[in-house]
Amino acid sequence: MTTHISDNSEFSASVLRWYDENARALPWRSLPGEYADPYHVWLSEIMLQQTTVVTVSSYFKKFLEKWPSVENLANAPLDDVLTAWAGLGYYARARNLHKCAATVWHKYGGEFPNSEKELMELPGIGPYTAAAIAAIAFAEPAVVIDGNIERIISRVFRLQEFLPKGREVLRDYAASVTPKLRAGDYAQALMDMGSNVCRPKGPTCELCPVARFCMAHAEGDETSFPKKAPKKIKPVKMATVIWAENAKGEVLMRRRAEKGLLGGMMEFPSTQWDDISGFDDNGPEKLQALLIELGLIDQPVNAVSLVKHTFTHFHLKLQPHVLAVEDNDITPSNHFLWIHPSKFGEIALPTLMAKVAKIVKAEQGALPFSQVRDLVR
DNA sequence: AATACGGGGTG
DNA sequence: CACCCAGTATT
Repeated sequence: MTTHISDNSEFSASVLRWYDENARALPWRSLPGEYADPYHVWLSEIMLQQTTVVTVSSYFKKFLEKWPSVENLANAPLDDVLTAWAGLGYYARARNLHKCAATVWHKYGGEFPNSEKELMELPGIGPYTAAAIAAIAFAEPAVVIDGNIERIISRVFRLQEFLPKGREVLRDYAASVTPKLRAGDYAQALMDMGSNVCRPKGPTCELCPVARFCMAHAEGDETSFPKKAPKKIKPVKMATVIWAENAKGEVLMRRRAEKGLLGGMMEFPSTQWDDISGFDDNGPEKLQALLIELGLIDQPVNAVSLVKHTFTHFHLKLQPHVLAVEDNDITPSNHFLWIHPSKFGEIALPTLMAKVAKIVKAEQGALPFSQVRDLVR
């Protein structure tokens, strides 16, 4: 590939010099020029998928403390992994993490494979993560492309193609400037540059080691790149959710289906999440149907404030109703459980449900209710 | 090729 | 409130 950069090694050399002086110390990162533990690299890369460094740090430390090796993680109960993952989002990652650990332990004797090809075959590892692990943990000259690198390369070459359609062209450009040596440091350097220098809005080009190679900078239209297809509008959904508390102060919860949204996580029972785009109503009769289904009829019910939450592809409004349960026929199982709020830190409680708990705590303080998980704020 | 899949930070 | 983030799996 011929580009406007006459000597491609000058580009990567500038990036690596910048990294040697500016590399951030991160819990999973080795010193520049050294290679980190593949288990640490893998764990951090899975957590970092679509997730910021700030958010990941504490989770990474917690996981490593709880499961110091891939063997420990492979032999942990899935529910423990989901519990530890609670709040991080994209829970399929946690399920695949567990599956991947088991594969590495049973098929590879606890040692991660070092080739992109073999890494790609593992659950939860796609093109980006395979390249990142190969480069960062195994010194392979892989072409690593994440959102940051996509943005930098788009700007440096003033890529006219819209993404993700133009990703093949982008890959060629990225490959043309990726070094054979220190590919791991190079990738991490670009990612640091992406978050600190070549930012989506307000890039600080005066701090950029490759500004002199950057065509968009020359034109002064950095923020016009990368060009992306417009997003679709998110529909609005609504449902009623119940906080049913018994005499012991325990609350009725159920486990969601293994697959799909919030798969395998715990929730407060709710009616269907109906699309209310275009109108603004939530059939009150559905609450009665839910209470009948659970055998909780004729109990006093109090509504608290509406909980709003936005997922990747829709907005959700949840209307909690609080009820005191004197007596019931619900048998605890893996599906239905009575859980005291003081135990919420020990279950797989997604943030949406933590928000529900927080509202109830704030507005129904008279109920015996100790504390909600830290992440609720 | 398009869609499903969380949650938090930012302007 | 829209956009972005160390993307992957499924359809």
